[in-house]
Amino acid sequence: MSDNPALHAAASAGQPVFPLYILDDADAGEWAMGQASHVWLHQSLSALNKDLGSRMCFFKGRAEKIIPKLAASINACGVYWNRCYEPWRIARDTRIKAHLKESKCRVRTFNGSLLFEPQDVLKSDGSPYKVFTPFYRNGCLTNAPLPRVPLQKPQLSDLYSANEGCTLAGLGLMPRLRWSKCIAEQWEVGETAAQRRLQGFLQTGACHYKEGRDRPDQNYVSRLSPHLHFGEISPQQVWHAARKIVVKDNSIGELEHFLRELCWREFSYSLLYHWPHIPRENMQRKFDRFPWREDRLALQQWQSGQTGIPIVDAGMRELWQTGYMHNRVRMITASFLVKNLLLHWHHGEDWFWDTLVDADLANNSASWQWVAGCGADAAPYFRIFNPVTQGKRFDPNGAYVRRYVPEVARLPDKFVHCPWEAPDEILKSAGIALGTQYPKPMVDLKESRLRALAAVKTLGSLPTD
DNA sequence: CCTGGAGTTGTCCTA
DNA sequence: TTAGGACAACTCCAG
Repeated sequence: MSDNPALHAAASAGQPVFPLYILDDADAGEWAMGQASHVWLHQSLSALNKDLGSRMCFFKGRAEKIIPKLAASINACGVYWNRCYEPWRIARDTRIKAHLKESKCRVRTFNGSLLFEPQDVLKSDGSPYKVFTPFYRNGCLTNAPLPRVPLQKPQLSDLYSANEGCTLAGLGLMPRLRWSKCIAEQWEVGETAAQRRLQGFLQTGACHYKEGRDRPDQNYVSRLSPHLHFGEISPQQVWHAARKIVVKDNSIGELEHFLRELCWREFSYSLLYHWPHIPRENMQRKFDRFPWREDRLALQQWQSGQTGIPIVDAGMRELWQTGYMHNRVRMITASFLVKNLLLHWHHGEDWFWDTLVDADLANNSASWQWVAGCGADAAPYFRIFNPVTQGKRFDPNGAYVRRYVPEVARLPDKFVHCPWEAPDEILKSAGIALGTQYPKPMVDLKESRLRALAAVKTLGSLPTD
């Protein structure tokens, strides 16, 4: 409710406000919201509705049908919303706008979810950035206007009452799966919870962020991504709260890295806006001939956390159990799928889309392209993560792996990331039977690394776009 | 137009 | 044990 520019403007218009949520995935195609998103959205709407005195109205269906009809039937003098950036939503909202304007209804849209809107961060020749660092340094920090100061929670004394639409339950967002209940229990959802998390992060995690953000075994990341995605907190609120700490404690070093991460989100949105096909098409077209393998079983092993590589399995199980995965581990698991298993990044993208509570088209697409190496400013191809090295470096005591892969929990630190290297008697005393109760590694890491290097070599280096 | 420097996130081998 | 270089060659971007 706070820093929500559309709501703020509606409340300032001097008329009763009719708060509306429409679940509309009609044009989303394969990017209709995933299961984990549904779970979060349900909780989030529930919290918001509570804050609004249970006066929200819910609809399911095509917004471009519902909004004009509703606006006419209640004789609305204005319609307000915060802009979305998914290609089909841009198209839909443009149609709604045109339709409403025809009927003389006032329409105003706002930036409610980005620090910098994609059309505002461009190179001096007017074209969009493809590389993060200049986007960040020159585009965001130097040339773009400063992120606006967050708006206060509006006075909503006069809410319009109408018996329209359906109940929240009527949206059908909570399937009666045990899984969705489990996910819901992991999180506190809603604006208040988001603010609490931000404050908690700024007080504890932020001062160790530079190094701490890479440690899945510790609690140094903000975990704000789902709150940001669903608009429970705005990046402006996060940005200004962090800047305040920077000024107060003179600690630009650690927080600088956090602000950078916020701008990575902006960069993803910019890429999606200017290259709307990135959810499916390689930005570097030469990757269209990449020799991906087809292997359903291998994909299932990856999805279910049964690869035999503890850090990969821990990540995939964390995802399944909590709807979230630590960022460092996202990179490791993604790299493993794409490089070691040579499975198409679309498979990983689809799985993350369905299981992450922070599933976000811009971030998901841009990040998978980056990992796969087909993105705009992709890493050099020879950067292939070794999951064992990564595990030892970023989960040095194996606490993370032990939490999610109890099969290896009793191994000494030295072997917890590579149980297949442990001598038989150590395996035995740790109660592990490799190949039965915990799998042997599904690929040889060294071999599969060489195979990935060879695969990229086949692309040659000539045509890039 | 040309030019030079730089580019999220690494790994492996060698001295 | 640790530090440094190789791993290629490309595109992007600012001046």
